[in-house]
Amino acid sequence: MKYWLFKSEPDEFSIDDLAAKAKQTEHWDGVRNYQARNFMRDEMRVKDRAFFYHSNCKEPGIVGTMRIARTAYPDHTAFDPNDKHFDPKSDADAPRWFMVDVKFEKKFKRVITLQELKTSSEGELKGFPLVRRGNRLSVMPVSREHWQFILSLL
DNA sequence: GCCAACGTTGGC
DNA sequence: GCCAACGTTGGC
Repeated sequence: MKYWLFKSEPDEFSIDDLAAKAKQTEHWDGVRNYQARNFMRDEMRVKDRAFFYHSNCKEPGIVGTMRIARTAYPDHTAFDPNDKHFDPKSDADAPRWFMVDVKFEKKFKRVITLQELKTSSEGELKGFPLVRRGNRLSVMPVSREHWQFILSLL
């Protein structure tokens, strides 16, 4: 089993939004970065675990956990000219972008802030992309050791 | 294939 | 709202 982290701007889609969905499950659309896509398309498996990270907000940080509920399939929002994430180079015959389904698991009682995580960037979390300066990956792998260390902060 | 220009991300 | 860092685009 693998571990992941997904970023989302809470103004767009928060962990509470996910928890409020039918079956507490939603597709993770809008990823338009090749590295992130490859993780989703090639490596994610049902039941893999993932952190939900709130970005671009007052208190950026990890707010809870999810499970992968469905392996990758084409991101239909790329086909829709009216969608914010429309990509004319992607169509149903040759989809360029993919998404997985995620299922809400747990919301933490407190946010594990980016600031807090950064204090371990040269220690327990060395090599974790999230705490690397200038990191822009919206979907990234988390090692088993990093996953467990982060949970131990709660 | 290089690299400057541009657009986007995301912390602050 | 600013701006540094990064990915993508396109001219050459």
